[in-house]
Amino acid sequence: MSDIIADARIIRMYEILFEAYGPQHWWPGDTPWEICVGAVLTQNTNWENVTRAINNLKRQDALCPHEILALPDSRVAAMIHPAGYYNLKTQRLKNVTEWWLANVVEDQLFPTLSLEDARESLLEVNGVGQETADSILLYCFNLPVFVIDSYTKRISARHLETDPEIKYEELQKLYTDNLPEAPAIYNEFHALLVHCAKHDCRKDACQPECPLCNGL
DNA sequence: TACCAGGAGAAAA
DNA sequence: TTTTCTCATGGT
Repeated sequence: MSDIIADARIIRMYEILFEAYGPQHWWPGDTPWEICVGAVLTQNTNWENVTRAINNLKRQDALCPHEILALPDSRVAAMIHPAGYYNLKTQRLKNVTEWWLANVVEDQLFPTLSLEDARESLLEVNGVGQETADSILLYCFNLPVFVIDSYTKRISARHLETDPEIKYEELQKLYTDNLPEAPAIYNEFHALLVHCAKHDCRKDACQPECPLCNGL
C-alpha cells in the first residue's frame, strides 16, 4: 500500500487540461467559512442552487458560524431550501459548524492540529464524507489534499484505464503519488477535471474536442 | 416525463 | 462487505 504508483500520464493530464481550459479560480467563495458552507450544500446538487442558498444566508446575515447555530432549524432550512435536501443539510451544516468552532481560529486550523488529525475529526462529523472533508481541507485551508469525486473517477477510468469502482483512497494515492505536493496544483487540477467532465468528457462519451482524447 | 447536478448515511441484502 | 434506498430542488 505504501508502494509508489508511478504514472507519468497524471502530470501530463494536468498540463493538457490547464492548457485547454486555463485557470478555473476555485473555490468560489469570499471566505474560508463560506467555502466550507458551500462544500456541505453542494452535496448532490449543482452550484447554481448552492449560490442561491448562500445568497439567502448572506441576505439574512446568517453566513456566520454562531448565527447558524443560534437559528432554529426551520429558519436555516428555509434559507438553504434552493440547495435541496434542506432538512438533511440543515443538520449537516450545524454539525460542521460545531466542528469549525472547535477546530478553527481566525480562518486557520488550530496550529496543534495535524492534517491527519484534522481529516479524521472531519470524517467523524455526521454528514461529512471523504470528498467533503478533503474539499474543506484543500479549499478552506490550502492543505495538500487531493479531492476525488465521481468526475475524477470517470475520467480516470476512461483515460487512465483505472477500475471504475476504484476506492477513494486508492485513486487519491494515484494522483498524489504523481504530482508535486502542492495545494495550488491540487486545487486547479480538481477544478479542471470537473470542467472537463461537464464539457468534454461526458458521462455517455467524450466530445470530439476532448483535450484528453486528443492529447494524452 | 425522466434525468442530472461538485454525496453521505442508514438500512437491507 | 456490498448494494440499495433516502434525502429534494431546479433546469433541461
